[in-house]
Amino acid sequence: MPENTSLRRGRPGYDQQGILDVAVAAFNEYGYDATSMGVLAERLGLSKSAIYHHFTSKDEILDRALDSALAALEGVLEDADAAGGRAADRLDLVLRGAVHVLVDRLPSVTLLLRVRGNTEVERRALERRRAFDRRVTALVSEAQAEGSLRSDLDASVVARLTFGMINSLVEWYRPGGTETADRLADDVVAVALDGLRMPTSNRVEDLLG
Amino acid sequence: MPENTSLRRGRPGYDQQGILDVAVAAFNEYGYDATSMGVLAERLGLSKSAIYHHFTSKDEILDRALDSALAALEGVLEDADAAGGRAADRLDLVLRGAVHVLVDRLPSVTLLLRVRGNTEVERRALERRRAFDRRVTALVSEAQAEGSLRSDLDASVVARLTFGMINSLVEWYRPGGTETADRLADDVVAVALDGLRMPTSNRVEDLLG
DNA sequence: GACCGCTGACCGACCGTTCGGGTGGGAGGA
DNA sequence: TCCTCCCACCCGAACGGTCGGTCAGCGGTC
Repeated sequence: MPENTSLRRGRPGYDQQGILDVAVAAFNEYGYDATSMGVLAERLGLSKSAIYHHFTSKDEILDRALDSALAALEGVLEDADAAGGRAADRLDLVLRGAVHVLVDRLPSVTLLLRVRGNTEVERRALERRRAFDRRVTALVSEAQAEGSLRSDLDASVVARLTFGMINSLVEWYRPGGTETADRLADDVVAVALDGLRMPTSNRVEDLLG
Repeated sequence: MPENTSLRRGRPGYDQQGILDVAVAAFNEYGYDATSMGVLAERLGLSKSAIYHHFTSKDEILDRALDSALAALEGVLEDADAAGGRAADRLDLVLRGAVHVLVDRLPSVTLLLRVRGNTEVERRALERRRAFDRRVTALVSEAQAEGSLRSDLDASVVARLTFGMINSLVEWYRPGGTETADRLADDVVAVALDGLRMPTSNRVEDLLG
């Protein structure tokens, strides 16, 4: 598997990444199961069997795509942990980082979020997702304990609702629109932390009264 | 189609609803495309061909299931509109109502949220979903205009993020757990309207300073 | 000339769907 | 009460088509 393109010998053609990009786009459009190797080959402009020169199976294509999304998400957690500081600040980094990963790697993350766990490859991906969720939940707990977040809500419910909001971006966000990733991350954090209610509305008055 | 069971003639067996429940559960487990009529028949304890006595096609099963979910969601909007009052109060009704529909009709709503629009049936369902989203967005706009919701966020982004949060419930909520529908609706509304930040935290102080 | 990229024919399995025929039980007349 | 008829219900076999995957060999490029 040539890492450096200048070392590639023989007839030039697709490499794994090129096929991967087209495959992931097709998987997202039709769904993984409904995408046949036939239409995939058609989109690539080559024969079905040519794909098997680059990947051993349809499953392996999915595996690579899911790994790219999961690695990026796990990297966000690593970065936040490395940054240190208050749990609330680290959580802020995770939320904004997750939005950026989602925007930057929209196709593979979209694919990841639709995995249901029918094959071994899918089950492994789901387990990595659950591990990610557990770490986020722990971060929320920590932030509640330090007094940064309200404690009347269960930490795992908070983590799930917040990431449910973030993950739902794949349903409608499309690159090239008016929304940039930074602006989107601001909006998500604004809703999650401060809510939608008018700041001068009854709730703040309640607190003062 | 016998409405009254006492009127049913002939050999007793499955009716459409019984098959529908099993089918929707299987669709959610494996995905619609990956669920073959064969395994569906196996789960029902029937032959494949017996299913075609109750439905004309696999597509029709999907159509019925999606309609049940969409009708329930549209009913929530109707009820809120009928209730009248401030837009913010009607929005509150819609959010809580949507959570209840999601919990009460978890299987069919789950199915609806995974539709991608590959067949004509799926495209029709998607269009009804978009119409629903447009009405929610309009409600958010109205609530912003009356001063109940902060206006620094785009109404359609607010509507999408909020329903992204609600819809994500299908990913983890399971009946019979510690969370009741009412409690869940309270949590969702709490996060969406008031946010996660500690009420006594810096933001309120910022407002006062 | 070595090797990489690719082709086209082909495989067995399984897909959704059809069809002709069997079967069992509620309803109505005797 | 019993018999009989009808029909909702269901089966097994088979259809054409498509699925993921294999293999032997051809051709371009370093």
